[in-house]
Amino acid sequence: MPSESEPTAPVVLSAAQRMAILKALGEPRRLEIVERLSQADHSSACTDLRACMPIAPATLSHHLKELETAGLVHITREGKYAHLTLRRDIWQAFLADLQKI
Amino acid sequence: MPSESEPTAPVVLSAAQRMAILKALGEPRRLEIVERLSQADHSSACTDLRACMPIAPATLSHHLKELETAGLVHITREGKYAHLTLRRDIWQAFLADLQKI
DNA sequence: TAATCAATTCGACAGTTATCGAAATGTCGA
DNA sequence: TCGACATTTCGATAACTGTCGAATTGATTA
Repeated sequence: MPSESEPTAPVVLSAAQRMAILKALGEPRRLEIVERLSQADHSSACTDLRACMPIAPATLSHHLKELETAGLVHITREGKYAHLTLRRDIWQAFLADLQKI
Repeated sequence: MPSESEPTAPVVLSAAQRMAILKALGEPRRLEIVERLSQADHSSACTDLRACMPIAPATLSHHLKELETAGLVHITREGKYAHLTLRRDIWQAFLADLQKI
């Protein structure tokens, strides 16, 4: 039974998911979002991101959905805010996947 | 003076080139081209690629130009054929760049 | 309750891009 | 020289996508 207490579980990506991640990263603002989430040690909200980058709420929401669908970003809705975190296990699996090429 | 006798020269990618590579890889056929070139130990021709994947010559030429522009693929024209090789130094620099995120 | 705020959804638009047929270019062999 | 071949270029089209205003939803606060 998988548990979130294992920080680096052996995640395996499908070819489709790898492609979805590559597509997601191939857009400047989405890459910037991933970079910012990676550098943050706590979860961020949409407002935090919008304070750093000029982007309309609708556009940010669109990009976050893409990143969530690709599996790179985890979104927890709580009250008014969305808690955004980078799924580091997926990110590491993605990097490991690229190395094998 | 840089020389090709150094297999792992310290290549540094600009943010623009990193994005160009990500965009280039975010297309299934281009990723497959990169994978095939990576696995090949000698240079490949367009015909070799077309023997493995169903793609019109014009489409292949288009994708190769994208990969060349991104800096990932080196193309040498010689007679009838194009010699295609993966630029492994750029590829490694790209991977190293992603790790830093 | 009313106003404010965070975030999402909807709809539309503009720009980009993947695709390929047809034609062109250049090369090699018969 | 002539025909076959590898590759590129051109032009057109369909599909995709990034963008954002406006409206909506849901939650907090005054």
